[in-house]
Amino acid sequence: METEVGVGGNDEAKLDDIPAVEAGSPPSSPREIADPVVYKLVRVVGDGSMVPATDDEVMEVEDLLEDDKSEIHPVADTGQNVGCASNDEFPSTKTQFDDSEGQCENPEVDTEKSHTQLDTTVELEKLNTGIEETVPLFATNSNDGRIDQPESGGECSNPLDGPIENESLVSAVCTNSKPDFSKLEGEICLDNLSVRELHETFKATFGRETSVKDKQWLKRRIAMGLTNSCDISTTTFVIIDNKVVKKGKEESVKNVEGKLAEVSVTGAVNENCGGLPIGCNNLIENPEDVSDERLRNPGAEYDCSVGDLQTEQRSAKRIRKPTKRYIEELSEVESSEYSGKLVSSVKNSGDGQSSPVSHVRPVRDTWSDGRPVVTRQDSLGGSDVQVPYVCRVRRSRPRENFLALMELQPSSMGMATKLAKEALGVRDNKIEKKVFKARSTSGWIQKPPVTESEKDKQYQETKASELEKDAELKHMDSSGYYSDDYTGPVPTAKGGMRRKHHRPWTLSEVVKLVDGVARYGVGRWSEIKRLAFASYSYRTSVDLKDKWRNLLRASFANSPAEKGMLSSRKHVSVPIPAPILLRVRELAEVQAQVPPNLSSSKFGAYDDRNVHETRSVLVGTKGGEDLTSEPELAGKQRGDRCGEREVLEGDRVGIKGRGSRFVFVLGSRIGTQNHSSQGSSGAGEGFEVTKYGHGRVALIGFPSVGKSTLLTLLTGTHSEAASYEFTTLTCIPGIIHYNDTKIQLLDLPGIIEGASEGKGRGRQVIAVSKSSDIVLMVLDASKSEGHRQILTKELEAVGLRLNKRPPQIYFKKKKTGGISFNSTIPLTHVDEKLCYQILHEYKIHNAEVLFREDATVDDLIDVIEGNRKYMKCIYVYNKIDVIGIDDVDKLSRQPNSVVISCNLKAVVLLFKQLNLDRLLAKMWEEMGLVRVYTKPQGQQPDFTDPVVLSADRGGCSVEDFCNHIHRSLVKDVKYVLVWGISARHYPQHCGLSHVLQDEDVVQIVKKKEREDGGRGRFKSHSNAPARISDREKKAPLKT
DNA sequence: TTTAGGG
DNA sequence: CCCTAAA
Repeated sequence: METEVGVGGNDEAKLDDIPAVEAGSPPSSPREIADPVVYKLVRVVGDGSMVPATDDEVMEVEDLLEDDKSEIHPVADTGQNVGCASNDEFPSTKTQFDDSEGQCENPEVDTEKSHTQLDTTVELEKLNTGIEETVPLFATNSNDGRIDQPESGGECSNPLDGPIENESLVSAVCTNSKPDFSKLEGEICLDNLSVRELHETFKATFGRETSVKDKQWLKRRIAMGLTNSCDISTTTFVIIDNKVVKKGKEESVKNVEGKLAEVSVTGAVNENCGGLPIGCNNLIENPEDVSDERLRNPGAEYDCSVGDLQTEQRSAKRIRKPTKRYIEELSEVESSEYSGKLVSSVKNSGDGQSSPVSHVRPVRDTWSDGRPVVTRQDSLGGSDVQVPYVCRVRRSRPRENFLALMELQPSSMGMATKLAKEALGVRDNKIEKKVFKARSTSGWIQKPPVTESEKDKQYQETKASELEKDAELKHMDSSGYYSDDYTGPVPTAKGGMRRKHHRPWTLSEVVKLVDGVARYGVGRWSEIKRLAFASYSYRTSVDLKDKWRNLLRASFANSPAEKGMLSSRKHVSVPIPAPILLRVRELAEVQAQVPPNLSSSKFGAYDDRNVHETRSVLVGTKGGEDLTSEPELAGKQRGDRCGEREVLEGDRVGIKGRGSRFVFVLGSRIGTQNHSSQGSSGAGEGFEVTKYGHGRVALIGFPSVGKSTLLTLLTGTHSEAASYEFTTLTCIPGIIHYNDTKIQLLDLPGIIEGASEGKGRGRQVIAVSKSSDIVLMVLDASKSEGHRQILTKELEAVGLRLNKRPPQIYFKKKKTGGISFNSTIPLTHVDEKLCYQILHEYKIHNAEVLFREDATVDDLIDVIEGNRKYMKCIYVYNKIDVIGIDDVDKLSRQPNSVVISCNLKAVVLLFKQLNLDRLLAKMWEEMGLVRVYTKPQGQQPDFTDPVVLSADRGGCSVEDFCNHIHRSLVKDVKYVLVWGISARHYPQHCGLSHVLQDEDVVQIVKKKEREDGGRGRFKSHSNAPARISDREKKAPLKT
């Protein structure tokens, strides 16, 4: 025992490094088994320091703890077991175990106890943190079953150790108390409490309010809390003279604790005499009590199988996840007690044959573990029965073990068998060996099969109502767990039986969900669950799906409401912030998702053919518009998209940028082509962002490669989306001020493979890209080159040609004359025959084709289709900070490539380090903008506001320049004076056809004002050079 | 096993 | 939330 203390001390020392979490411990009587120690949940921050956990976190942790109970427990058990068997393998665990033993042996020694308790507390804290940290790990393990856990348990340094140790300690504590508890039997009666009382109790137990009205839930929570309090005293409970007393607390608390005591007692009973349980059963009259007991007992049972002390320790410990068996058993018990009728569980009873195990039942009840027990009214067999629902977090797990056990029939020693099964269930995948061992240890006897699965099944429904409580009690045990195995057969009844405990979605969860959807796509729930909800063990992929569905509904419900369309939708219990709903909606649009109900019901009145959803105000007329436009567009669309796609259209709202709004045309999900894009854009122009500035640059790339970050860095634009870190769903424009020009940078949604077929918002994205001057393809440097190729492919699929020049092929359709095929150079890729075939496919029978270069078939097709857009593209490799310098160098040497890093937040201010300046320079270079400064007569040139021309858009001639200023100007121009690169001498008299170059200064001389022109020339002659020099001094970069 | 839908 | 059919 001394040693134990020492161990505890060590642990404490460890903990000391970390800010203490303990708040303090309420006074306890000397004999108290578990000193109430108030602990606080903390979160371990990166640096190892701890910060108080938020409420949400607490909830989360609690959940985790629950899971721990179920999941970790087994581990701990294993560890202990192993330790017992093979000893030294798990030092820490073993030590703990010893401790517990010691305590058990010397319960009377107060001093030692206190030490132990203290240690326990400390460890508990540790445990909590550990749990948090190891959540992902656990989740992973849980998926696979518990096979891995033993291993983890073996590692001393492993975070799991903490939990294990804690458990052990707790167990030890509980063990000590065990003797005392035995006396408390029968005092528990949480059930009798009213909801209000339960609330109070809850508050007292957890220190916070709860809005849950469900009695069962409350009871369960409280019971659990108390159970934990035993271990992790959350509350101020004190065990005095064998009784658990909550200071100043109501009876209920006592009762609850009493239950706990009972539980432990039960465990003890089990250990001592398998047959005795009956007495226990009698004692436990309240179903809930039973359930509570169950919660604890699982562990106890398991322990029993392994070792007596361990068993009892366990019992106090924490709740385990219920296995199906437990659940059913539990349900049986409760149902029987409540209504005297059994629902699904009854099936078991069906086998009268199994009878031998009448005693077992109490045990089972006890075992039912801490799973949420909620009852609901079920009407089975025409009779209303309250059926307890139990959270079935891992109901499917136990199976194998079960089967193994199944073979062994419950005997008079039903308890033992049961225990064994439980153990199996708990351990799940653990080695059967252990189980058997345990069984042998406890002296369990295998008995011939009492129940036949099939029989049971049949029985279930029919007999459920018939069976009496007593019968249940008798048979329950044996049949009870069998029923689990037979889940299939008992579908309905079962379905009713289990229910996940109510866990309201928190905002953060919703955000995570939406984020996950944005990232991984709708429908990939398992992926989302795995990647984004790893820490939320209680949310299944189905849950995510359901929630998403609800979100969808909510989001679509609200908008219309705004419009005043359809008014009332149910009030959402937890209002979801508008931005999130907006996100949801956008995502839905992107994914072409339509809440089913909406399409049919909500908008049904609207029209049969189309469902329209609009966020914008325009909609009013929409109905009509759609009608008209539909036919034409439908044809168009049909080709590109299949069925259920919607087309977004912009109703250009804002003049500047981001005001894009969408008109969402939803197709009814199957069948008729119901999509139309409204007049605006043909197939695909989706994001209506007003052109602004002198050039337009589109950022494209896969999701989450840093496009938005880049936009932010370059433009200082912050999208509201940033607050949620959602993937960009719409086009977010930003303006770069560079070299006196404004360049519009468009942050587009990430496009994915298949974008060209309309996946995601691929089409819209690509359409916008087409309207840009150049494309910045943002790539993740740490990813394979494949991304670039995929993107390129996607763009090519829609007629975008990056960094290519149009093929030198002359192609002209003619009315007559057949096809003339000529080439100026030998062709290696195409021959005349092939050319004919191709043309034939396009139904072109009269044309002239002249190859000026050795073009490929693709080039020819490009020319024939004639709708190709040739764009410049800069490949921006982001996140270069995560790859080696060699790779960076390699990337940067590729043509049209720039490497940057948006992740180096520290260097945000240092543009150069991020290489953004190079990126901008490259952009500038590629865009080929021509700045032309104007110079009023007799004045200095205006170097602040250039006229920006672009060779790609409108050309760079003087005429274009004039048109930029004003259309009517061109007529009045007599000539212009030009200073700058394009001028051979200063100033140079130029006509309208003169091609200007960057940074030219132009003075326009109008026809009417010749004299002025002369003067101007004179003056400018003198002044211009100086100006030019000035201008050259200007800082090229403005951001 | 996972997902989509219905209840 | 639960359950089942379908993939």
